[in-house]
Amino acid sequence: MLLDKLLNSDKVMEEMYKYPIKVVSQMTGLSVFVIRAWERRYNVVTPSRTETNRRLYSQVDIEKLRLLNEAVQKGHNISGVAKLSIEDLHSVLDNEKTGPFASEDLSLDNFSDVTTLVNKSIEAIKAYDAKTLDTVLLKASSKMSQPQLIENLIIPLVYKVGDFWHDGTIRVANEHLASAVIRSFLVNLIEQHTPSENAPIIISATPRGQDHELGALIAGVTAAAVGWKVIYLGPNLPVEEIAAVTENLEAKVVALSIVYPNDDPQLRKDFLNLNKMLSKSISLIVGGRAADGYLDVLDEIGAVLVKNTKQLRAELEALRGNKYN
Amino acid sequence: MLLDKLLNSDKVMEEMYKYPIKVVSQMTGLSVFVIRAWERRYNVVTPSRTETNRRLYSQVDIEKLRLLNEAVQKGHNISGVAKLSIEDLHSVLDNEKTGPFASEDLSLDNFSDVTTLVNKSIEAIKAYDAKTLDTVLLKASSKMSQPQLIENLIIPLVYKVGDFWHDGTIRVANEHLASAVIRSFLVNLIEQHTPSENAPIIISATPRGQDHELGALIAGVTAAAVGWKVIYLGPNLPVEEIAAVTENLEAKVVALSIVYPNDDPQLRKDFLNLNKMLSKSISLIVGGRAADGYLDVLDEIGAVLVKNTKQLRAELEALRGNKYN
DNA sequence: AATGATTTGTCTAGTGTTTGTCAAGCCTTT
DNA sequence: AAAGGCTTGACAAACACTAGACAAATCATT
Repeated sequence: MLLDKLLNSDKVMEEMYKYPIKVVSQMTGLSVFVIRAWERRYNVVTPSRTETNRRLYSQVDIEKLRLLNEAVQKGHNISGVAKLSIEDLHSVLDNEKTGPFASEDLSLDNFSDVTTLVNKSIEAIKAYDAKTLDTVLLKASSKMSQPQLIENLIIPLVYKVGDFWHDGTIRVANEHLASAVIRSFLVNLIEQHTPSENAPIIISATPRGQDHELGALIAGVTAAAVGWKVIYLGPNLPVEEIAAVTENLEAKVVALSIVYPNDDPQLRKDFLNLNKMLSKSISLIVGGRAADGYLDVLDEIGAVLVKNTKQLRAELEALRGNKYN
Repeated sequence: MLLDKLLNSDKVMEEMYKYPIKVVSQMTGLSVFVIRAWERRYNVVTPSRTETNRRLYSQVDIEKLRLLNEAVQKGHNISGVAKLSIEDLHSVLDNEKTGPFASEDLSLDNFSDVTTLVNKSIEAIKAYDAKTLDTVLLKASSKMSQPQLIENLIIPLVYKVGDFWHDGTIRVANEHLASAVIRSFLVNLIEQHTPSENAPIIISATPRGQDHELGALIAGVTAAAVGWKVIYLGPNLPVEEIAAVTENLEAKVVALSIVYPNDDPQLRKDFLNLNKMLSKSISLIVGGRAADGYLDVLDEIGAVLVKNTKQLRAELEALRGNKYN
């Protein structure tokens, strides 16, 4: 079952959705003119094309454009940074934040594949070695694109920790430590993004009774990566609160993660309540292991159930498109 | 060691990215006019050029400019320090740090900032602006010492958020968001420390029923700052788990934070249980708002109650001293 | 203490480069 | 038919470059 998930998420990457230029413009905050100019003058990306010659950008292209934009905002000239790889861009931008030479130690290490990274992480967790775990995650984040990081490392890791926890291979304490580190890492990931001025807002949280926040965090990271402005509210939040914030900030989407009890009657009520409190124009997206259990209610209130981050990305994409076309 | 890195990174990367003058200006705090003037008059650096004659600065150049600026800020005149090498500059500046100017420098920053920083943080929290909150904390952490950061910013901030939460000035959602960011920030702080090989180990957590983990995190940061190796296990952990980890890693100290109910009979039992499970040589330190409520039990099991981080630091110093002298 | 010389950050003028923006003309999608 | 994507070519604003100027501050000498 675990293996299944790993393989699955691999396939997902191959057939990844590609984005038209307008969407990329909104996601990166760059105008379509600039995107085309950068391609023409510096070949910063080489998007594939449709049969009718329209540009189609991959997640990686978008990631690069985003980073380039960030670099340019910071004062670099595009002609200078254009030829840098994604990793180089990361280290250049990191340098700015933490001073020079901070990322030096990281570059030396091996070009390990994903399974090795997961195993290294598990080892660190077993040894209560938070620092190493954090380092592994950080290294990984500079070596792969964000969707890859989430799909191939974070999610498998979380599942593996969950499985080991259930079958007693690791202790509750290990799981807690891992959660603390991963949580902190994901919060950082979300905050590293600088959404463009007119980016739509998404609220991410788990409702009352739901203590597992990793799902909500992953949703947050995913949304941030495709250009949304993410307000992450953490776990165990009364729906009244969620509704209030949503209205207050005029958010377009509320994303909730449901992990454990798949038959909580209180949660059923909460969903209905939330629906009443939210304006019609606001979309509710629900994900997580136990979300299936509430399918009837979710249907009733017109919420969308997503099974993985790819679906979430697609859903966000659709919502954004509708608003602007 | 820094020199090592400088030379290394220069040699290894023949074709490293170089920074344009605008970015260098931002990174060093020098105006572009000054940067050019210093080059023209004293040849402080000799940046390479593009084909069109624009300056390109290496990391080394930037480091030198930064140090020169620091020296000038401290009262040296540029004509005097211009010809110094990076190593010379370091030793000059190191002398100053322990000298008369050090304290003045610190107090200057602190003065103006602390209350402003707390207020800025509160504003960000009210606006659900996690990113700004994080930025404020990060900037603060680079401008003051860690004890100061904890005592003067983090703790007041946490209390203020708590107060505002109680009196309804902010929403539960604000509090959650603030917790998520502060938590993540503190976890990072802990992990930034590299304890020495033979550093004594401290376990930090909150026992079952205690959901507020900030106290435990603050304890962790404090311990890490005074050289302990911190294993942070997060909130709501059964005492059996805590005991198991402690024995497993041969930790010297267990630190627990108790925040809310000050009369939980289950927690009383847990304390007694924990005491039974731990070897005599292991010290138990308890802190937090509600710790007072369990004074009798804590006395009975020989636990130490600390009221603030200063006491915690003192306690840790004492314990460490005993073990090594 | 006054005077003159030096130091140093800031700025202007004139020139060349970089870069975001756009128009024209054509094609595709809806 | 309207909207939007494609390419090519053009343009103006922003920016970096040099050389030289200027004024405030600092230092040295009478």
